[in-house]
Amino acid sequence: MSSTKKTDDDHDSPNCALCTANPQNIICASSPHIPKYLERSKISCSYKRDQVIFYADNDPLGLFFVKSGLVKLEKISEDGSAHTLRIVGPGGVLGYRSLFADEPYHATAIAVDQLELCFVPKAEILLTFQNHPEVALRLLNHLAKDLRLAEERWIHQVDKEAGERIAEALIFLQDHFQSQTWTRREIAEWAGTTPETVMRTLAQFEKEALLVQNGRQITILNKELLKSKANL
Amino acid sequence: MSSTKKTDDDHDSPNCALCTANPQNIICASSPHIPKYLERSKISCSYKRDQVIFYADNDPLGLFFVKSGLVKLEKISEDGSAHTLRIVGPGGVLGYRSLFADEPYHATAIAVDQLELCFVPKAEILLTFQNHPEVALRLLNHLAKDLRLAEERWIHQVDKEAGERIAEALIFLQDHFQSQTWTRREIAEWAGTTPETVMRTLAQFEKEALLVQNGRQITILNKELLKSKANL
DNA sequence: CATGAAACATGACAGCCATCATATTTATAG
DNA sequence: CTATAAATATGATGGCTGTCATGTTTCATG
Repeated sequence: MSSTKKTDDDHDSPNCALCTANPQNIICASSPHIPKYLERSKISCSYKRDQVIFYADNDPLGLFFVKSGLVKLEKISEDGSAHTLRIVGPGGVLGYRSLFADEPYHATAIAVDQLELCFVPKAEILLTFQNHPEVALRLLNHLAKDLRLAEERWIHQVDKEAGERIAEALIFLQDHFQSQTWTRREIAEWAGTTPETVMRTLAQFEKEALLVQNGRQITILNKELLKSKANL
Repeated sequence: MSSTKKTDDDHDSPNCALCTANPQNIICASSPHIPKYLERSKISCSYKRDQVIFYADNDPLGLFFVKSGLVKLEKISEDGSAHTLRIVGPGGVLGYRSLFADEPYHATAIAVDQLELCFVPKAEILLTFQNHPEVALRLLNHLAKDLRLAEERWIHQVDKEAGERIAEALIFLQDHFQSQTWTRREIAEWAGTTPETVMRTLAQFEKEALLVQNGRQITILNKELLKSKANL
C-alpha cells in the first residue's frame, strides 16, 4: 500500500522503489543501474502477521525484497516441531538460496508482523544475473556468510544447554531486531527448545536480575553477564 | 608424489593435472580452458591421516582440489567436542566458503586418510573468477546446496534421537564413501553424539539384524529397515 | 616382537529437559 | 462486550543419553 495512492496498480508507483526505501539492499547496492532495470517487473505485496510468503517444497518463483517488517524462514521437522533458520529484515532478500541451488524451497517463509515487500519474477532475475554478474557475486558473498552462520548455530544448538541457547537467542534478537517483541514460542523455535523451558529460564534470569519481563517486552539489564551465560 | 618421478618439482608434472584425474571437478567442468589456465599456478600436496590442511581462524590461502582421499571439515566447540560439518572427496573443492565470504576459515580441514590434492593460490583464483564468471556461478550453485544440507543436518541433529541420527549417519557414509571405514568416534562426530552411544547403538542394531560389525567394517544387512529407523 | 597408546566395549549413574497436565491471563474476533 | 482461542505460567514425571569408570582389544612404532 502506498501512502499516496495514485492508481490501484501499484506496479509503477514511485513509492514502490526497490531501492528508494532501502538503498542498502544487496542487489541494488551492487550496481547503480540495476534498480531501474528491475523496476518494470517488480510487484508490491503486503502481508499480515503469520501469513505465508512461500511454502517449503514449492519451486522458487523469484526474489522477494523486504521493504519493511520481518520474515522468518521456518523448517518443520518430521515430528512436527518448528525451527527458525533465518530471519530477514528490511533491505534483505528472500528466496536466493533456492534460486541458485535450482531446488525447491526447503523452508517456509512467514511474516513475523506487518510486512511489505517487492517481488521480482525468476526470469527477470536470471536475466539480471547474466547481464550483471557482479550482482551474483554479491549474493555469493552473502550465501557464504549464511553458510557459516548456519553451521555455527547448528553446533551451538547441538552442544549448548538450553539456558545458554536462550541467553544467546535473547542477545541475538535484541542486537538485530531491537524494536521487535517475540512470543515465548518464537524464542523457543529460534533457540531450539520449548516454550516451557523458555519461560522457566526467563523467570530464572529475572530472579538473577539479568533482565526484566513486562509481557513480551524483555529488557536486558546486564548484557555482559547474559553473554557469559551464553558462553559468548 | 607422482608415480613416474621425472623431477623433484611436482609443479609442472603432467601427472598433477587438476582435471586429468577428476574431469568432474566443479571448477574445471565449468569451462574447457580453465584447466590449462590454472595449471601453471597449482601445487601438489599430499597428507597422511589426521594431518591438517588448514586451521580454523586462519585466513584463506586459496582453493584445494581433492585428487584422491577424503577431507573432513571439523569444528571444535567451546567445550572441546568436535563436530564434522562436511566431508569432501575426489573431485571436490575445499576452501571456497571462506574465499567468497572473505572471512577466515571457521573450521579445520583434516585428512581422513592418505590424501592427494592440488592447491591454487587465492590471487590466481580471484583472477579466474574475474575472467570466467561462469565458474563463480557454478560454485554459487554448490554453495546454495551446501547451505540446504547444513540446515537439514542441523535440524536433524537437534530433533532426532541418537539412534535415528546414527542410523542416518551410517546410511549417508555408506552411500557416499562406500569403501571408507570409520572409527566409532568419527561416526559420533558426524552424528552429533558420543563414541559410547555409537557403540551401544551399533550393538543394538546388530542384535536386530540390521547390520554386521567386523571391526570397523560395518555391513548393512537391511537398508530399508535402517532407513526407517532413521526416519528417512 | 614388544610396548605404550588409542580404540573398543560395557556397566552404573545422574541430570537435563521434553512432555503432559492444569490454571490463569491475554488476544482476537464476532 | 463477550466468547473462544492462544499465550503464559508452573508443577510433576520420566527417559534419554552424556559422563565416568574399568577392562579388553587393536593398532602403531621403534
